[in-house]
Amino acid sequence: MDAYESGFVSETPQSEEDMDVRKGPWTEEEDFALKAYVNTHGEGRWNSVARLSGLKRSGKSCRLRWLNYLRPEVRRENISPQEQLLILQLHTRWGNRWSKIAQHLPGRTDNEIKNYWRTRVQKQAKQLKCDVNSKQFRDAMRYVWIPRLMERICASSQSPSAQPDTPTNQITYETTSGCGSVQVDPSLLPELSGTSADSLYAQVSSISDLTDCYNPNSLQTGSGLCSENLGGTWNIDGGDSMESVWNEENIWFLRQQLYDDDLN
DNA sequence: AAAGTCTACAACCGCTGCGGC
DNA sequence: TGCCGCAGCGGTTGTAGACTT
Repeated sequence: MDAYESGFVSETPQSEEDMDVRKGPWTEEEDFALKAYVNTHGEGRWNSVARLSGLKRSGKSCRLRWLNYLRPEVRRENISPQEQLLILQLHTRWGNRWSKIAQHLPGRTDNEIKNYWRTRVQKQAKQLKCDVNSKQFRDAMRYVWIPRLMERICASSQSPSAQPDTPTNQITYETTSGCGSVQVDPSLLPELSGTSADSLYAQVSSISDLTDCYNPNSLQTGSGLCSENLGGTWNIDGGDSMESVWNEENIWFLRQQLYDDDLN
């Protein structure tokens, strides 16, 4: 019987209390007890929560369970293309600072974003046989994935006129589907470097069927990709539901916050 | 239908920073 | 100033369910 099945782990206990610390999946009863306690006493002082609520869990475990699962604000839906785009943008800016990224995605937890990155984004890097932090992969993200996401966002909205005014530091991306345009952070657009575009083209082409739709010479306008042919290799999944919460206006608001953050 | 493999996600662990003493 | 406890963060692991063979 393993630790999860038993619910207890018998690592050399340091004290009487340690012998009682429960691990593994939370039960409904535990969730209920934790919710009740937090609703009455509020968040914080997690070690006290663990002690006073009667839960045989560590303070850390209580905190994690509350923040990642029980909090009423936590959203359980799939990550939308808008959110995916934001995650990619924010990760380009901040790297693996998941909590900082999560601050800009209401209802999403750092754990969820981290999991998304590891399971979906790193999977793509693996398929490209390059490191997720490599220039090749970053370029692939810029040239292939982000344009593809923008196509999807655009296709789902189909209302370019509904977008707020373009901030001066944004660039209009004309989509290939002819459905209008999407604004994008210029730092994420191709660097107009023929060399990197060419090498990326070679690499992506070697593992996928992008040849017909990828034109490096068109990268300057961001219109060199034919998104229809990308699905086979670039799985922009997890966003089948288009939540109204993530409308264009909210995306713009969050982006504006990012620029403010950079200034501070 | 069963076995094997893959994927998504919940949860744990170790480390770091911060505040109080 | 150093120590201690706590909260928070990011990396990693384990497991259940989905999918494939």
